[in-house]
Amino acid sequence: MQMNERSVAPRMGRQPLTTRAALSHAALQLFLERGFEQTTVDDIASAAGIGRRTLFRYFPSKNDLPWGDFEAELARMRAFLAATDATMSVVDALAAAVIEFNRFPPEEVPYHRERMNLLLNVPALVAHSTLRYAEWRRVVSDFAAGRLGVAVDAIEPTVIGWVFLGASLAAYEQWLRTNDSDLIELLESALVLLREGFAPGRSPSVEPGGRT
Amino acid sequence: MQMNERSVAPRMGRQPLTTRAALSHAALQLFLERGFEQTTVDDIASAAGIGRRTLFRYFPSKNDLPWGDFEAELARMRAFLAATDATMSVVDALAAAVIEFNRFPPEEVPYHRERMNLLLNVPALVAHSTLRYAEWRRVVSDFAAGRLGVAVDAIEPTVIGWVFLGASLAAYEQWLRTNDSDLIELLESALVLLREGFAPGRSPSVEPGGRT
DNA sequence: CAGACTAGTGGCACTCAGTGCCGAAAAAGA
DNA sequence: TCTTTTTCGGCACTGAGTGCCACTAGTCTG
Repeated sequence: MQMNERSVAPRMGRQPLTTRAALSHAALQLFLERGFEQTTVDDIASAAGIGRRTLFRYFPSKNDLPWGDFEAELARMRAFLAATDATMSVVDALAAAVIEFNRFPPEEVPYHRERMNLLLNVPALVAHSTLRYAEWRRVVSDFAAGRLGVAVDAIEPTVIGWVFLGASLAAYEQWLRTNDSDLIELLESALVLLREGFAPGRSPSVEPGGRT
Repeated sequence: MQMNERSVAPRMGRQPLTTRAALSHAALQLFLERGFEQTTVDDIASAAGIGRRTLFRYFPSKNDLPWGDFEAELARMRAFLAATDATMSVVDALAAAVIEFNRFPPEEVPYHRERMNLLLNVPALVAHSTLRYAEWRRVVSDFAAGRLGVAVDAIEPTVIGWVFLGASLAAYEQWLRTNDSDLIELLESALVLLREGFAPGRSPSVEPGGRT
């Protein structure tokens, strides 16, 4: 077989000049320096040493650049969910997956933070993010539907998708607002609110006058 | 005082040629006929008999046209919430407000349905909607924070905002998928899932193998 | 090695959304 | 009539995104 020798250039045709990751990184750099709106696609392309036309072959829009390879992240999450114990409750499994999905090596945390700061604050990116979140919700509701034995478009999987997304984003917003908080802890407390906070009489935190 | 005589033209300067409502309606008409992407802003402007430049004074973007006067809707909801009995639980009050917010006179239902069909299916509109939803969530979390006596940016009001939005949109998605369903009923069942479905051991619907 | 084949590149021209500028139009008031 | 106020809309410009197409840099075959 000796494929190793060809691993550098295993296929025909011209080699790509760059990668999605490199472009995403270069773009993020510029967005942080000058701001998202102040950076044109031309700026990014020339910073990365490629043509503007080429950039649009790597990413369908300027808005997609900060997301990098989100599809791969989703695949990771899907795999994690598929591997959970089938006797685990759907909510437990999803809670574990959400935590896992958002765990990053410590050295990447500051980078991730700046990225999420852009995604959750720049209006154009906030808007565009919805499309990515829809794919994320799809992973969640596909899993829920499978485990519950109902159709994906039934109301339970749909609500579950929305509600887990909501809890995750609430935790992210909280994380970005504070300086030294731990994302995982915030996710856990948001998920606790989901599981216990909305049942009447279970938690005083959502009763009038209540406190945490 | 006799302001009545001037009610037709109570202020100085040239009279507006049209209204936000009329433009929103004209645009929606075209979007339904040819599709959102296939309709240019020029098309809408000339259909409404105004200049393109003028249209952008009524609406900040093409994406805003289908929303009409959403700010007024939000004000209605805020007023409803403010008028709720202070002894009512936050979740009860919000559930009632969500139902009220989405009640429409029967003759407007088909129109509302087509409008929501666009908003929830055209990618550009789906993305843009996020910004409107953020304002909606703000109304919810402002109310929750006030009643709970916590800061608006605490985690509980944030999660509550997200989760009620999620439940509402799940109901909408369900409504649009089926032909003869009742939006209010769907909202109610989504809210039931919120309140009872996520507490362990309370509902079999989110346990493995469970059904509805 | 020449030519065929394949895949990535990027220039050019175009469409369309959105904006700044500014003069014209339409109303009210003195 | 002249001034003030407000809306209108043309013009020109920026910037994202797309279709087209020739070019480049590789591999493969004879």
